[in-house]
Amino acid sequence: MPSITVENYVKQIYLAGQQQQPTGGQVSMGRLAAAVGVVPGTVTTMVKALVADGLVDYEPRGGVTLTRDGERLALHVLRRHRLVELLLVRVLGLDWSEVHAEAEVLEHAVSDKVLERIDALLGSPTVDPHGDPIPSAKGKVDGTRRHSLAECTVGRPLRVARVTDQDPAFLQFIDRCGLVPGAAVTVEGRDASADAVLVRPDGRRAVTLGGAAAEKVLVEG
Amino acid sequence: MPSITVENYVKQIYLAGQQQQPTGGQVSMGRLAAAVGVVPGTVTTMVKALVADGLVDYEPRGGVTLTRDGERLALHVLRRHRLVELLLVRVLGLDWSEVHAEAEVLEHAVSDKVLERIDALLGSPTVDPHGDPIPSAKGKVDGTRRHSLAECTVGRPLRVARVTDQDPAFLQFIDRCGLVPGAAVTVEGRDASADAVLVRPDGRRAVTLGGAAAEKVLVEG
DNA sequence: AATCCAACTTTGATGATTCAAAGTCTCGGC
DNA sequence: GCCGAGACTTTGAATCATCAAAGTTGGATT
Repeated sequence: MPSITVENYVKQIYLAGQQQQPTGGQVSMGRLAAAVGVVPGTVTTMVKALVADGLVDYEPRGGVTLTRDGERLALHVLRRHRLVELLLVRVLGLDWSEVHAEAEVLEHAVSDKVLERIDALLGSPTVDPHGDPIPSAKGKVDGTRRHSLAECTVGRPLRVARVTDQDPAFLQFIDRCGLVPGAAVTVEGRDASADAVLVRPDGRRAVTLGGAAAEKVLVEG
Repeated sequence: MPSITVENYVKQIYLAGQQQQPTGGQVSMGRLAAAVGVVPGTVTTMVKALVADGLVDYEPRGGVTLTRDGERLALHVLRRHRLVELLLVRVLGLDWSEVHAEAEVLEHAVSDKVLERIDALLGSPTVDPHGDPIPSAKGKVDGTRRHSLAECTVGRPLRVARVTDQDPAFLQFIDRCGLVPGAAVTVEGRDASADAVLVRPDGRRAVTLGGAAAEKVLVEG
């Protein structure tokens, strides 16, 4: 069985590879070190172990990419993480802003049997409380690319699909604004010079978001 | 924070101390090694670390006893273990015979916040699916000593209170007999020479249990 | 082409946990 | 009082994951 450490490295490689589409999925050692929270030297060491386990391909001074096995493991960890988050919100009543940290630990402690019970109890959901897609048991993920509030059409009724930041303070702010996944919104205006976006959640006070915040709120519709 | 290893040692010291009332709660190194599943030498090493952490008192070639802090930690781990077991049975629908192994891992991954949500969801239960008492958040446990089927009164209507073995095969057997916690039973007879106890679960076929099995089923009433 | 810098790798060391095997103690029997 | 057996401790070594700090490298800058 992969250790908790290995699961975390593989998960972070996957997530980092998702964010930066530019490079061919190759994740730099520095980026990975930051994501995992260790010094770069540690990553060099660990990556060699991951190569030996057949989970990643590694090009010295280039970066790492997941092998098929590595990606399968990453998606399995992510499935556990996201189903656990949803369980914590829907069944145990935790706030969506706090479940990420809890799931970060629980994702390494949930067996396949328990995982599939959670999935069944929740009705095989496709997204977690943040709108992040839940990989299927077979390792398929919804790879839909969505526009953020920073780049979507102005004036058209949209729906918040996903919030791509796990910081509890940010999520609570999003909550207060009424920009949670599922909420109807319209972008009323955008000011490039001011790096600002004026957003109106349906039936709520309009909010001005800076570009960085707007980019974290993905919409559909 | 105590490591998973430390939590396990402390838990096992507590459990071993419960079983053998004889010694003044002092658990031998060999017993602890067997309980934790390591060689004796490892226990000697680890116990020294536990002493340094103020969790146990250790008398070389005598044994270990938990300090107040050690007992508090042990009860906290046990609370997590038992509440998780009950959650797995009542909410996720797992079989009581399989939840022990799952809880063995999850008990180290559940935060206090999640734990108290589980407790609330289940209505602050006092026993887990095996009838083992759940320590309170403040570290109090029901210390009631119960008689087993091997020693209780013959011919009197009783109720199964607890099954003190976590082996799935044994628990499934108990299940098939109808001797699960809560079930009404009567001991119809006992044959000391044959080391056998004849037990009749209410409205079921009578079963003959050997002494070792009978000792694992505790009753009340 | 010479140099510099940031990113990366290497090296040496540490802490936690474990085992195997060798050494030591203690208690019961003689 | 001596001796052996079993229980316990010690010793030496291994594994995993990590860090600090020193050494490389490759491409960008001049």
